Amino acid sequence: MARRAPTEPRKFASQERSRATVDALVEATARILVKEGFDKASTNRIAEVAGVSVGSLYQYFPGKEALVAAVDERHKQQVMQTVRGELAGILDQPVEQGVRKIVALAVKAHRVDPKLHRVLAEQIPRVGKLEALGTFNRENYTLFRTYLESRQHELRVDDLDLASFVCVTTIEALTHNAVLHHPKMLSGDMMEALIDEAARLVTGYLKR
Amino acid sequence: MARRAPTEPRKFASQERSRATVDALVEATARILVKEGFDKASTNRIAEVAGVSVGSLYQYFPGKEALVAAVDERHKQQVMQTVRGELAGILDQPVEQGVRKIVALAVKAHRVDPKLHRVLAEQIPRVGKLEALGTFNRENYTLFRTYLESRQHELRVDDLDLASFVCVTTIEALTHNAVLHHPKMLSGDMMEALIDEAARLVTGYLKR
Amino acid sequence: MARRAPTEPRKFASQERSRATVDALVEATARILVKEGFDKASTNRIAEVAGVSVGSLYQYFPGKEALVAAVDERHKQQVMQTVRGELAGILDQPVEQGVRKIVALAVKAHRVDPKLHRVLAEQIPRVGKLEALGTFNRENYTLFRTYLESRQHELRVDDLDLASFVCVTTIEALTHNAVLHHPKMLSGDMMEALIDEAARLVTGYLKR
Amino acid sequence: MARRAPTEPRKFASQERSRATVDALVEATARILVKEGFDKASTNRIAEVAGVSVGSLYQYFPGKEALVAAVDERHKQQVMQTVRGELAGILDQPVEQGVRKIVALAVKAHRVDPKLHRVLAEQIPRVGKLEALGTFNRENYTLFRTYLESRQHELRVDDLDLASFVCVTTIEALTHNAVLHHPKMLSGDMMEALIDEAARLVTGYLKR
DNA sequence: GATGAATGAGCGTTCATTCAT
DNA sequence: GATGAATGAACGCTCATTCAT
Repeated sequence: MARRAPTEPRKFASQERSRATVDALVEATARILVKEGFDKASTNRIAEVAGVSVGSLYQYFPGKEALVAAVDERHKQQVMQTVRGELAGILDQPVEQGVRKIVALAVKAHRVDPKLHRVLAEQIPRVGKLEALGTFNRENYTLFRTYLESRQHELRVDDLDLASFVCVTTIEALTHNAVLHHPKMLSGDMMEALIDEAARLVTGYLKR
Repeated sequence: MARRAPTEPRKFASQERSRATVDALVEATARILVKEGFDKASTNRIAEVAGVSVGSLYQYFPGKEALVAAVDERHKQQVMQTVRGELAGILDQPVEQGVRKIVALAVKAHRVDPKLHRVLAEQIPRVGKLEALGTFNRENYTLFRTYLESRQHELRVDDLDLASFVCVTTIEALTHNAVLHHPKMLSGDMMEALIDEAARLVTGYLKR
Repeated sequence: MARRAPTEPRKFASQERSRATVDALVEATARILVKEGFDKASTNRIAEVAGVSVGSLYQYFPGKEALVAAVDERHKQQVMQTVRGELAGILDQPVEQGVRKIVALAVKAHRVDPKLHRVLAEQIPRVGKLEALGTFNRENYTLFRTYLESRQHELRVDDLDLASFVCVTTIEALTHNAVLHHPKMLSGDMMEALIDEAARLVTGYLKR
Repeated sequence: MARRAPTEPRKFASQERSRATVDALVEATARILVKEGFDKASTNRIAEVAGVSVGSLYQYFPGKEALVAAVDERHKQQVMQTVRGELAGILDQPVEQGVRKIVALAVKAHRVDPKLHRVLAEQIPRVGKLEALGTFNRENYTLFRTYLESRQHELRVDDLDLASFVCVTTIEALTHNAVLHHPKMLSGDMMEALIDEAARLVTGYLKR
């Protein structure tokens, strides 16, 4: 039943076009979010900035919320790309060094697109489809738990779920707060100091 | 209901009335925020629930943001009332016991009006006059720093600003996260476990 | 508790203002309906023609449908005003004359605002709140049934409900059709002829 | 599925395909009209349900109105097929029996696809190209007039145009109203009663 | 002071129609 | 012919704010 066409050119062209439109919309949303804030991110504005008609916006996204969710998702992916790569080399390091690197990595993660991260964290109302958006980052939690498992012999804690919750929450809060609300902490020696403190905090808690 | 003796100045009655109106408006805003969410908290609706005309609302508040800020302020006052009172008895306790009580107090603080706390934390866009709303709680920070000063002989840390930042951020994040996103943690033994962990985390970091 | 004010001027003025706005909106809707059709009767357009803001429109009407329903209601009232007055003098007339006058009255009723009547009949989708709009006219039915009751001794029919249904439907259809789709029938002798025919049709059916 | 002998012209296949597409579109329109109403019958939706692209829709129909008109036309054809067949056997019957059968036939006609009939009657705005859609059914009128001509010797009426108008309008209105708004009338004895009444009404009017 | 009717910019969304592929 | 992505005018509606009374 399949019609043979030369390397399916029609569909491909079409797919490319669609993809470009979707990307432009997500990108436009992110830009408006960063430059003008959530309030200004109206569907018409987003479409305009994306160089696309509102109609097309609704062809690909059921509404404004879906666009913001897509931006959040894209941002998370970008961050996780950084994290996952570097984390590989940390997995077999002892807690002392490993935790420090994880903290440093968390700082790095918060610097991927700090302005966007901030808007996402502070301006998006957790309502409707966006309700679950900012909730506890499950992947971070899982990754960290995996690390703890491989280092269990070094640890004084037995409830790894609880320990992961404590550590991930702590590291996330410290780096988030430092990057977003105390940027001066992140320059020069201060950054090293903060990382040291956070690492010591967590290491002391974990190590036997 | 008899007319008051002319001794009682009109101005007072008027002041009382103003105060009542303001209170009714703040209370109405808080109720709507909790029951229906930020989206539904329109000025007209707030005035209606407060039993007051929109016009009067604008007599006492420059706009919607001011009302939400007032709700936030009132909530913070209520929390700090709890905190300040209990904190007095903690100030002269050694770190080991003191920190544990502070953590427990933080949990208690998050339970003053958790629904309102949640709406304030998750639905209010940090924009315009509300931008500073969710920022680092200065008073908590100051109080904690004072405690550290009085206990400095027990501590291994010298930079009390940095240590306060680390501790307050950590305690706040853990209790906030637990209350808002892991409510099961806050019931029965789990709560004790969490408090123990958090206290150990912080104590281990601080103590010599 | 009631504040005494000189003949309640505030409330009255306010009531008058509201009433004027409501009237202007209904009138504007009717005018647009007649001159441009249902499709053009958008809420913004209606408000504009009424010399009022859209906001005010929504202060008084929950939506477009309610406005059309109000126009329909107003039209029905105007028609029934004509009908009820003249019908009084017919009630005690024998079927022969009575029915003829009722038919003539039906023609008159269809001429109250034929253009509006037509739009209401032909362009308003019977959907949502407007679903019941054009349904069988209960008052006409009741009035006619009352007439039949008072003339029962002259009639060959016993089921007055059925007879009323038959007669009202017939008279309504004939006059409606004639006025709206065969206007030439309604000028000069033709009108008399039609009325004669309709009257004879119904009389023959009813009379013993 | 083997390729046809070249005898069969391509053009025919093409014509067949066109015809199938047109049918699918009209059928899809009818189905949506019945199941979801006129409001939901957007061109995109129609094309989707028909399994055809919007572009193809516009290849065969100049616009949405044309589709609805085609549905109406098809429905009318289906009804008239029923009517014409049965009417043949009535033509030479005396008024007494003939009219009764015509009324019964009108009821039957209204039951061909009552849901579609209803949507067509109540939801389609008589505007633009659809303006003439609900107008007086000329064919019914002609057919009935023909019948009257052949029975003229039995009749007391001379103006057969006028009489046809009166009768067709009456029968149409009664059956339409009964089917659409008083469905209980159309079940069991009630239906017979209604047909009797309508037949008597019209016969009494016509017969010498 | 208090009232609440009025405002109108601007929002999210739909859909008949077009046209490059 | 067929496709379906793209268009954009226009719709119904909301709500923070104003101001005549």
